[in-house]
Amino acid sequence: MTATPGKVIVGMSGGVDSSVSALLLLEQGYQVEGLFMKNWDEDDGTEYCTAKDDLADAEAVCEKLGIRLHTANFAAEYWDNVFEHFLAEYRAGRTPNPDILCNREIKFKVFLEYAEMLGADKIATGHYVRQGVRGGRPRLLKGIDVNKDQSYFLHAVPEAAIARTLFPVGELEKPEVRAVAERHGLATAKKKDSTGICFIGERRFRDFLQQYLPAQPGVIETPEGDVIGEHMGLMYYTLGQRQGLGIGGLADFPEEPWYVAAKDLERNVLVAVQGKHHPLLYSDNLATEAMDWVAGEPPAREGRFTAKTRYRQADVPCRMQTLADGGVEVHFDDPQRAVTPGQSLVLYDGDICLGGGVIRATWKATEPAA
RNA sequence: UGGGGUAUAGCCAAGUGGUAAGGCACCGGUUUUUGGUAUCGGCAUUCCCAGGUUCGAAUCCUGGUACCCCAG
Repeated sequence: MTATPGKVIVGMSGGVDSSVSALLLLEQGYQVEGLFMKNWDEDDGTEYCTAKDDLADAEAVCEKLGIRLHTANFAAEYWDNVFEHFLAEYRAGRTPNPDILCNREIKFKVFLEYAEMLGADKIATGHYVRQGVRGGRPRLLKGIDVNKDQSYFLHAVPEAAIARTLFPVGELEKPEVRAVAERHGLATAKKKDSTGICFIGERRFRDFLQQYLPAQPGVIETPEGDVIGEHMGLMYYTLGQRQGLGIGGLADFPEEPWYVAAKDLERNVLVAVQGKHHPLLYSDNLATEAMDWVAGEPPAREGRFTAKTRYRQADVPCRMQTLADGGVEVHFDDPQRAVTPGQSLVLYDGDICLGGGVIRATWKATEPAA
């Protein structure tokens, strides 16, 4: 299998970002082809198939650009390597981030392999990240548009895969991307950004989960043990969550909204507290499972870095220390709200995304480690 | 069934003669390639029911009904 030099396969989602990526690569002289992936076959009927529209948009863009569009279905791989794990995490009472796995297992693995088969030596995506050289080696860098930076989602992708990927829009701000699309008359220029789990789309989340994880009703309590409501199953809620608790006004409590502070799996009790800034919603320490380091190994030094505990959160300063089991322990300078087991901690050194890991436990400095 | 009290939206709750506050919940939009957060908007032509007084009634009067408390 000899890769044709300069041939790149762009993952076309039917959105504006991948559309413009293809366009920019063409302008840069690459031999560009597109690939539209359909990785979710479950049709629950509730939501008409947006994948159909997305494919039509991808086709329209490719036609406009005069490039070939391949299609592929990796639904089996997605189910086995992403969705099963997603469900297992929920069963364990945690809140997973499926898109992080999806990137590692599907877009930067299965898709990359498929692109090789099509004779390409590189792939490209519409992610807002950059691939640049720092300290003599290729690095995953934040996108120029700090508001759209998606390195959080790509931290688990190995360096070798990053090095073989082009991220054209990572060098641009989102408004520029739309302007380019409009200037070239691409059908996706004004298309709304897609949301929801990648390849699955926007859902009424609890209803969606309920199709795979049966309800397990129990009570909602205050930290003092007062019963203030009922929940449908601990897996349907996440820390810091407000919506969906159904707790109305209570005679002996203030008028503030309630937020999920903890899950007591032993007793099947959801613990809620009142007020957005209740102390029980905050923690300043965490430990992760084994880390995915972009470079394949931990950074040369320990100590001060910045980190995110969720997508689109401003980086916060922290102190990091590696653990024997491959995880890390992180202490934040300031307490963080609703740091949630199952979500990922991602570490940064300036604009370099170092890697991250799934949050295993959180605690407060004043409390003993779990 | 003796005495006292309370009935306002799904919930908590203002309003005691001048045309139904507010909060929570819920629903919808925005933000967002996870979940969540945030933000904006919607949400009682009617105040337990039936009569009456009044230009005007959630507010006053009469009679019901329901619930709560004390007494038993």
